Amino acid sequence: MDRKKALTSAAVKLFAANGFDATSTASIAQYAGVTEPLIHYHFKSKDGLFTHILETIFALYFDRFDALPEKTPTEFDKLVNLIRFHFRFAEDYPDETYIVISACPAKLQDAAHVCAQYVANQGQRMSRYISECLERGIASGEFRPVPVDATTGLLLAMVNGLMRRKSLRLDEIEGLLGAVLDFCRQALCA
Amino acid sequence: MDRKKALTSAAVKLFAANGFDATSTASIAQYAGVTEPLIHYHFKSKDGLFTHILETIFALYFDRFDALPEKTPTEFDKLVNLIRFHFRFAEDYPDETYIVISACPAKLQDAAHVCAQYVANQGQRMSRYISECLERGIASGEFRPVPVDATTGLLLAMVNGLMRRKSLRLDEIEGLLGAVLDFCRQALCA
Amino acid sequence: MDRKKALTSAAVKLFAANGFDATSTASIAQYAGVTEPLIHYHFKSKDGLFTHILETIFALYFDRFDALPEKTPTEFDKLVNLIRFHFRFAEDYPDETYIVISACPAKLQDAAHVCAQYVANQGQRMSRYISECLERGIASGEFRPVPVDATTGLLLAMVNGLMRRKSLRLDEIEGLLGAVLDFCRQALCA
Amino acid sequence: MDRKKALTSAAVKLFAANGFDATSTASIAQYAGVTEPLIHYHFKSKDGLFTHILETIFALYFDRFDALPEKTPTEFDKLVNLIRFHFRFAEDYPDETYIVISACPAKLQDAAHVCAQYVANQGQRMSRYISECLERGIASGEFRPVPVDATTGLLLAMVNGLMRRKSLRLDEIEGLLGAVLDFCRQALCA
DNA sequence: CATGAATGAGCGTTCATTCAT
DNA sequence: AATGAATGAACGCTCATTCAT
Repeated sequence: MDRKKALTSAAVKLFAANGFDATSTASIAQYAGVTEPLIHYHFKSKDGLFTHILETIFALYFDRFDALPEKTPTEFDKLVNLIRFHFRFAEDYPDETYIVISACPAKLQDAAHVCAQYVANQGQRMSRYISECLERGIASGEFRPVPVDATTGLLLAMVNGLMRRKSLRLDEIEGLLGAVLDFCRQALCA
Repeated sequence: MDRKKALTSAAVKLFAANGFDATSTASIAQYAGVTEPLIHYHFKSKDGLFTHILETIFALYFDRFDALPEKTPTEFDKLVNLIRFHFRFAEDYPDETYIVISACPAKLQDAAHVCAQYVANQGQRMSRYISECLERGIASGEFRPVPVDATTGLLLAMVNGLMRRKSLRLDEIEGLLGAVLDFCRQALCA
Repeated sequence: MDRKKALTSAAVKLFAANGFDATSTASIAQYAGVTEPLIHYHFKSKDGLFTHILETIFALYFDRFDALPEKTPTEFDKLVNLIRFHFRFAEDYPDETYIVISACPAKLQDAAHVCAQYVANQGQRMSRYISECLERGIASGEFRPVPVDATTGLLLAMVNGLMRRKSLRLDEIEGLLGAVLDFCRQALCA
Repeated sequence: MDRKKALTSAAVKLFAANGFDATSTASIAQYAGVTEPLIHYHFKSKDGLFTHILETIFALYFDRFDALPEKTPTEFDKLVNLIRFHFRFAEDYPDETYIVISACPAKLQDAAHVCAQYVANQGQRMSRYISECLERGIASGEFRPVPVDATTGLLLAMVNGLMRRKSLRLDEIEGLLGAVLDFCRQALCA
């Protein structure tokens, strides 16, 4: 069991650093201090290992997503929670985040692949979360009457772009988060 | 000469679709309708071809960047120009844009590689452009007194995140651009 | 383990016949009745296989060299032992001998390569052995006062030249060895 | 015409340094400062260039061989002439000598190849020259009654071995030649 | 649970060579 | 006389994967 974990965490490191295709199973095994066939014993294939990693990441991600409070004083607070959650997630799992966002263009191309489905899924959930916030906020007069779809897209892109940044220093993160929330409040709140 | 162009445009298509590592020289040659060794005749190596493509893209990119008007009525107009420029660029060169942003994680890891240098360079120019805007805007009272560094980072991330989206429909783009500009105006202008 | 041996002996045959550069790894594998990647599994590279062969040969060679008796009735007997040793070695390992002497000019060019170092090493040991014989023989009056360095060089060249001859018939060898020893005795002994 | 000569002399240098197989036509062309197809224009193929070089070398070689004086005071003088001639040849054409002796094991394997034929030819001429010397010398009482075939073989090997040595300093050569002649005189003369 | 040995498929690259110009 | 463009064939090598142990 120890070995299995060693393999996944080695794979996470290397996939994040070099991408899926430029990471050989041999290098993963070596990094984990085990032999190559063990990958196939535990995960059936390189792709299986990748899928396993993605499943783990997204399980964590959706767990946290589900844990976001349903009721908040204002709609803007809901957005704050969402953004904060993504900042934290990228802080806690930088490699995993980078894998999800950048590591495997070829697998995202194939819509049938689990990888693509997870990513699509995540995009949809975020979109829904954001657009529902906006709609309610606009209806209640909390937000200015911004165009919902486009603003949703822009917020999604912003969060995505922010998560791609690797290796921020902790103090920068706090400043950045504050600036982002302030920026959005000014932009949105009536 | 025709063949050389066929090779680069085939490579652009395939690199954008599958990433550098998952694209074989054989597939590039086949797509271009020529034989594999021609790649090495014209570009020395697969890496040479990639570098050539990047050089071409960035030459185009920086040409347009340099063409942005220095003087504008307001600082916010400067920001509008920058954002518009990036939207247009991603519209005109979607594959090239995607390559720059996503196609080769392994090459970005190696700081010495031309690819990494170009990307770093581009990031620096944008950062400088944005932060100078903000500073002047704040000084003149045009902008609220936002924290310059963090806001620069957030705007950069936003533009980056927006450029990564592939295959937007044209009508969406217009709406998105409008929403983005409006969003930023509200957030920044005093 | 069997397969590894099959590979080395196939390589020895083919390197001796055609030289290093004109021998493809595919032909070695085919000759050994295995697949090509096995070469890389066992020896890392074609060069690694070559080096492995050289190491084996020279281990054998120096073992026999070290086994030459230190004390002999006369200094000429020491020379006899040396020449006889080389004849026997070339008889027992004709392919290996030919490889060492002729198979890889490019590798001998690069002084840093193990191959070049082994060859240089062997030359030095023989030179020392011969010149010490000559010095002692001359001092004791057993040999005529020949110039030591030049005579060492000529004996070395002679032995080398003799070892390069491939496919001598056995009866020729005996006659040749006798003639060589007689020739040298007449030339050297006072 | 100038270009043709540049090609041959470049080829001689590179063939001598790295052997036939490890020398690419591209490197020859580059070294000569011309383009690759010129090799095929002038020599039809890489093999043709090699053959052309060998023909040139052997033409020179046999010219000098033929110029050796038929009549000499003693038979030993004839041997002296032969050995001296080979020393001089190796001095004057070190690269060419090395090519003939060492550069192309694969081509010597194929008995039908011009290369193998030239080498065989040269061996036969030398053998005949030496053995006739020995026979006449023995008959006349100038030489001891050595076994002709074996002694011929040993002298041939010695000369061959001596010619293989690259980069001797000039003063060494003189000493070596003297030692060789003295050695042979003592060994042979009654 | 874990590995050493082995492989088929495919990789990027180099080769000598051809041919239109 | 000489070359730029192009290629078929072969190169050494790496890949993910399998299988007996």
